[in-house]
Amino acid sequence: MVKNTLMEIYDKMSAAFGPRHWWPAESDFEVIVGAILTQSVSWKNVEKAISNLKAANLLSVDALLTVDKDKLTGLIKPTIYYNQKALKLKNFCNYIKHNYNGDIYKLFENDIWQMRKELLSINGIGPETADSIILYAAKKPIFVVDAYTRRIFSRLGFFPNNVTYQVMQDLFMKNLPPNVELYNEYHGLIVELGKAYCKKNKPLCTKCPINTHCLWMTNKNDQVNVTG
DNA sequence: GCCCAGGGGGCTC
DNA sequence: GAGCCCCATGGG
Repeated sequence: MVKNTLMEIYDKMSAAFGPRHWWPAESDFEVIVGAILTQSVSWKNVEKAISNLKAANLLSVDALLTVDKDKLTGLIKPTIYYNQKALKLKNFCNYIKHNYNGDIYKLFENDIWQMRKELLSINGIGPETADSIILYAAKKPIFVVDAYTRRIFSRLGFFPNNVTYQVMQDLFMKNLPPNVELYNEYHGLIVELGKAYCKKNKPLCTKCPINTHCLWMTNKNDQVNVTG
């Protein structure tokens, strides 16, 4: 039964890593900025950028809207793609300014799927970023899927490696209760497990706390080979 | 020098 | 809707 298996995996990861208590940020707005900056970048790089923005007192909708674009790109340089991301930050702030008078909490008053629809309409915000904002900033129960989720759970045999985002998200949301704390921890634990034991192009490690659930993986393309 | 890290947009067919 | 390229730093 998928439901039980998902909870067993959760319990094992939780026992191995302890509570994650994501997202590491001082404010909900900082969560949003981090969600945009972390796209395809390790969190370490994002920390530097956030720290730069904080020092420049730019962690607000109005500040990000008025700051010179070149200055902004300079501050977020550690996060790669800084030109694109500077625009993305401004796009988001622009949307909030014009539709919610600059108040992100007015956006949060929408129901989950309406909020998701609006976020996805903003250039620079895709499924993972939107869902991270909804779960970790708005604190509403939506399951965040990422590259680690795909890699780990395809290796576990839940779905093929080329599965879509939506199919993955549906699996978790149909089999887990809509609980913000649970979704928060589950995604955080997946990332932790992924970083420690499920690297790209490398087989799952025997020390992995959920290896009893694993189908063994041997070749470079993350294809799953069943060995029992 | 090489690979990769908590994606998304835009284009092609 | 899948497949591909672009973006372009910093650490191991």
